[in-house]
Amino acid sequence: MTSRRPTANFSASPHTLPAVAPRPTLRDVATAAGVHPATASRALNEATRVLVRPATVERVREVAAALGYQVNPIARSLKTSRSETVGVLVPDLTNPLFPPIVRGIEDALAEAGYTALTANTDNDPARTASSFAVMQARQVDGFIIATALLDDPLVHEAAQRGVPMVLVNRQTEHLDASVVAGDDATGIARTIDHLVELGHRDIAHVAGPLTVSTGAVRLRAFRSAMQHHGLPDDRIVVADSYSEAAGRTAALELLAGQPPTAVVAGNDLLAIGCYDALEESGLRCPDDVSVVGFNDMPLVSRLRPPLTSVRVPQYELGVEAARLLLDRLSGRTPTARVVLLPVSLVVRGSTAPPSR
Amino acid sequence: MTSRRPTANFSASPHTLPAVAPRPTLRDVATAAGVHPATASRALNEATRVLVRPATVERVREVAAALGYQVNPIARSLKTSRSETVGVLVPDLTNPLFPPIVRGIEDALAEAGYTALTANTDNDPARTASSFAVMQARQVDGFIIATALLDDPLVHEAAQRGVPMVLVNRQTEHLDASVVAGDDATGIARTIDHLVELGHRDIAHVAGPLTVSTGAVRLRAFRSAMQHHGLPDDRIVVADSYSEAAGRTAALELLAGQPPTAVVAGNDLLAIGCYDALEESGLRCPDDVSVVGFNDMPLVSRLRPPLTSVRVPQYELGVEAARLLLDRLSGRTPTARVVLLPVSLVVRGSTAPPSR
DNA sequence: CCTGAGCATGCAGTCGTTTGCAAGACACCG
DNA sequence: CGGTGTCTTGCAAACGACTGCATGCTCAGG
Repeated sequence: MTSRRPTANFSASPHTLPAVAPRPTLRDVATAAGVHPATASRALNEATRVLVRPATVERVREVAAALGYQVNPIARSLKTSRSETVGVLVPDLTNPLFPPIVRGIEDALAEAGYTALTANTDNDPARTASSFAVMQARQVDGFIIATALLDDPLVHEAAQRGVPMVLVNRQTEHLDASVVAGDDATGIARTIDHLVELGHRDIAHVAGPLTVSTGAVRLRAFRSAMQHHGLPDDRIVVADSYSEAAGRTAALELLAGQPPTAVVAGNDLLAIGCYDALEESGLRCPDDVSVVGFNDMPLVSRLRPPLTSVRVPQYELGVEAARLLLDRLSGRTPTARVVLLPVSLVVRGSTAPPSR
Repeated sequence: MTSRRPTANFSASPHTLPAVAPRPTLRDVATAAGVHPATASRALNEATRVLVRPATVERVREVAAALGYQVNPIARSLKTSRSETVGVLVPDLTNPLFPPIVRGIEDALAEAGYTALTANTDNDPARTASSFAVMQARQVDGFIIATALLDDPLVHEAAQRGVPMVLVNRQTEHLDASVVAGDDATGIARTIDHLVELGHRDIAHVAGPLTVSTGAVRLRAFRSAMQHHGLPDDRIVVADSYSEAAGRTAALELLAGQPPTAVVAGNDLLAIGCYDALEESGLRCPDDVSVVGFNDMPLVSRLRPPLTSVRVPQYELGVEAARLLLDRLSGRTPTARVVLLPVSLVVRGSTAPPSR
């Protein structure tokens, strides 16, 4: 019986170190254990283990351990056309909102033996589509999407094709897919409560882009909370992206007329833009105008003044999204669910009673 | 000729939509183009294209495009035992230092058709080892490691086994592997120059942990820069992690005696810890004590006071690391290189002339 | 006209697993 | 004692692409 392994690699690079032992294959394990590869496969596989005699299972497992056998996920994927891998689409990892979410996703996936493939889309539909395609080619078992637009053809099409999928943070309308997000409406309501309690009546909203759900949902929540308090709900400017620059521009527009006594920003970056605009307009926060952010990003507690913001449990958002997807992949709970995680208002130095 | 495809999936879920067209395989393309799969493979593959008649190449490519054929990377990997995937090990994605690096890596990899697999190790050797193993099992072609310890057995062993690998941000001693990092020594030297120019002579250093190269390198650079200016180089406290809490603790120790007029922190988080310690000690920055950070993380420009810090081109660090690895994988430049990217001191409000 | 070179393509095995099918072993029952 | 199960295991065919080798063709040179 001759070795079935070519030794050509020796001649290929004669000066390499002690000939890396090629990782053992299932066949090696089977041979060493004196069984057929098929039996070894069944013995090593949780689901099929019952098919083989316990004593044999034991023997195979021991041999596998001794040889340091690890299944080759590539070969398995080829056969099963599953990859234990999921695609994660985020707008931009560099935006402080997303790292905790991604981290949560990766931790939860790893626990189940899954791996995440991450791509940044920069909110560009073309990049999104191409990343999506690449990931599908790589046989990902499903997607976690943090880039969804309110009306997102890609997401709709994928959902219709039955691609397993969970949306996180942002939703898409009229979609039969699971979503995990913060309870934005309640967050905004608490914010308004807080401001009204301080005595504010003239409250404005710098909304995020209305093409994504967070922008639209928070805007709607702002309106209804204001109405609930019997206050005017029409002091609104929509920023065209979630960035400091867009926040500054929007806030300047707001401050052109009679400044409000408080501004509720669509997220923390917009809030920081408001800080800039206030400073440029010679107004002080919170003395002249209170500002509230959303997301409670790292370091916002250390701004001047420390930013009052709505804390969203980002890490948990990621964990929950991953769990939902895993459930879906394992066949349990095939039905779509919407999970809203509780948020909380963190009051800091950027909100104070109005001076007027 | 009958279809070789089972139609069992219909019965499996009779209510699903229009039967997802299974993605075409190389065999489909070959049949449609009237050639053998082998020929189709050669026609579609850059390297082997020369082996087939131009007219045939053209025909195959057209058919492939028409059918929307995409190679199945899994099958290819199985055969070639390459995966066009690289493993990326970072301590914690949640630390603002890393997202830009990871982003740079992913962008540069994507350009070459490669994909990144990211794992967070929390600086835990056990987690690091296990992530490393999982990634190897997934046949990654190489690693980009941002978690290296100064003396890192795992890294050493991998290097010895010939695993393609690039270290980023942190180095390991006595290692024959490529490294991409910021030019920390120069960054520290510029910092000291700046402080000395302002009139400081009593300058302390809150060093990062000496188990990682950034801690050790910056400490050494601090010493030599101080000596260069003929100043005492022994006001040093070592923090035991790169965190705000560790920075605070270290700084409090420093302030227990006669406070220095300036503190050079090992990174921005440590600098923020210094802010805390100063405040607790009733000292003001920069009036009583100047503080300098390192890395120039997002938002440090908006702290109170805005932090003077050394800007490190993190995104470029990632890009360069990815390029180096790709070069290595493609067989070019198999020799290890150390690339130090230039850094720059960004002077803000946390540094001022000493009051004493 | 024959031969050999050179090009273009086909053939078939292989990468490492999984899995439907079948066969052998054994026990049990009528 | 033969038939019918139940267990356990082996056989072999996939999954989709790559690749060494063989084959057939064309064409030039002698």
